[in-house]
Amino acid sequence: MDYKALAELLFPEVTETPEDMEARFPVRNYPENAVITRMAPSPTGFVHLGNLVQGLTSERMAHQSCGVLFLRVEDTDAKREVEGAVEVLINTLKHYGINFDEGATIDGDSGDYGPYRQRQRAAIYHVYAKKLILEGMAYPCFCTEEELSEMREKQEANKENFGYYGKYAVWRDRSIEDIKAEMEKGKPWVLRFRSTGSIENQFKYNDLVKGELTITENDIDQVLLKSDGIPTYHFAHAVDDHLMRTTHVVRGDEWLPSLPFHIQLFKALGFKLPKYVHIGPLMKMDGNSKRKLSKRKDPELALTFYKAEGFPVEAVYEYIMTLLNSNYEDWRRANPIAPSTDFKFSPKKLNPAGNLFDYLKLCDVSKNEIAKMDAETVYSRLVEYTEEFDTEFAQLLKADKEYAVKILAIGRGGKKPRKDLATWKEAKPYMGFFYDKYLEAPVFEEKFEKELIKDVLNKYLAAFDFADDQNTWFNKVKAITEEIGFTTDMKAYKADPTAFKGTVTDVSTFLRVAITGKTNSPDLYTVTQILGYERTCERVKNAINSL
RNA sequence: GGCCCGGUGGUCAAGCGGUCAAGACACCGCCCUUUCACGGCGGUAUCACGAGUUCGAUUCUCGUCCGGGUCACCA
Repeated sequence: MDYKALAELLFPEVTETPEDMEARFPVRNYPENAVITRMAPSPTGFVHLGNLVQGLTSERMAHQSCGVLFLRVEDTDAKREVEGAVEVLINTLKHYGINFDEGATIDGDSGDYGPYRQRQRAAIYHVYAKKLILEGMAYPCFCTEEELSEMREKQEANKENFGYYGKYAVWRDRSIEDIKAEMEKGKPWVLRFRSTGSIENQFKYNDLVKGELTITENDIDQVLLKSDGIPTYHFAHAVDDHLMRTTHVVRGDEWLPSLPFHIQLFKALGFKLPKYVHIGPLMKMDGNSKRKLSKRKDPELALTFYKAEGFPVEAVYEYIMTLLNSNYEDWRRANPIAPSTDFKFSPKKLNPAGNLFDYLKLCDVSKNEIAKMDAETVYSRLVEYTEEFDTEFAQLLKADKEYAVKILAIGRGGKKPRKDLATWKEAKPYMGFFYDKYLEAPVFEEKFEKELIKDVLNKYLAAFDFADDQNTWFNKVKAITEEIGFTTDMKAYKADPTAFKGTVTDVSTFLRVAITGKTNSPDLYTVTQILGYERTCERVKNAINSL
């Protein structure tokens, strides 16, 4: 076979050589241990937790080694591309604190190793395609989809391995005349790799997460270029990550089965193999068994879910870090206010089997994150959230900022801050009663006489003095308690509950229900101070009238 | 079906030849407490199974079972 003639037949327009590419994209001038890595998502419009896990891992590895993180858009599949997806992607990643040093941006590319959108790199891939043909390592294949699926059926029936290999690789050694003839008929073709591997051969490879892997050589003639001249993932990965001088590839472990091919390809192209970091899948409990988080079944896979629920980005970040490096949690406890970038991240700590996503744990992490914020911060974050998801509440919050901040300041700061909120969505049920619009009608326990409750509320109204401090206020509550024959001695009550009609807890609950419409709330005295004299009295009066 | 990866409490997990097998979330109990939230103390619960190597295996080897991934002109 005259490979030179074949190369010219297939790629007459390609005049550049791999050497030209090497010159155009020189080796980066970085120290040995600097990690040059990338995020390489496809613009499907759906950004999920897996993207974030991968992104965070890449980001930490790059930046903690003073290396480079760049964004490359893998848009080789035109069919799956969604309008505006690149913008969504970039904005979402930025929102979660993943900052790129170079690569695709909202308005074009930035950096010396672009273009960073694969479809714009077609000419570059063709240079290497031509090289492989010239060296007899690639050839055109004119098989149709039907022929390929027939092949597959036959293999299934014969219980053979699937794929285009050996005797099934029908275009592997066809004459240049046959190829010319098909081309003249205008038949579409793909470029295939001529594999010299054998499944009889195995070798060892070291993955940064999985450790030592046993690799079986690839014997399949994989597609390098699709019939539209755009590369498959595999070919683009090899060419791009070589030319962009990537040192580490972080990706999901669903790629592990194609690793043998990638190793083979890099070798064929004369490229140095990057180090691989294969991350296990995110799982969830489904009944009694684990399964991979699925785009179709699990809304919590989408990053938009966390935004809509109102999880602060810090919380999602912290939670993912604890999933990736479980010692992050201990570190965080020891360094509560240190920037997360101070943590020494290690890919070796990733669980090779993948993690189970634990929603409750996320909530716990999130409560701690929100508890760390000051009232002003909580206020502005809450406004930001409600402006998007609950405009009515947002209006109320904005109408009187001082009031809202006062509410949000309850129990905040100090050694033992309250942890009421895991998400911004929970803010309304928590503090809604401070707004007349969301105040619920009081419902009192049925075991107490209405007249008794009325009596308590009237007594409170008579005794209530806005100028009282907390102690005085509570002493008045206690006085009322004793007046109606209830006890303030909780120890005695505990020892023998039957000896008493009721306790100061019950009296407090009457007041609480009257004032907040709920049986639980932050400290009642504080609530009345924030509500003010008029509104407190009004609420108590209304409660009396409702009885 | 072939190939690959994995398996420590309900979950996240440390440990990787000798440990009373850390810690966190969840759960339960007690304390604190006007409710709630917080905080403090305590508790239930784990090395998938079977062989082998070894004085000794959660740690090493093999097999079984189970879970996951993958076999596209998708990434």
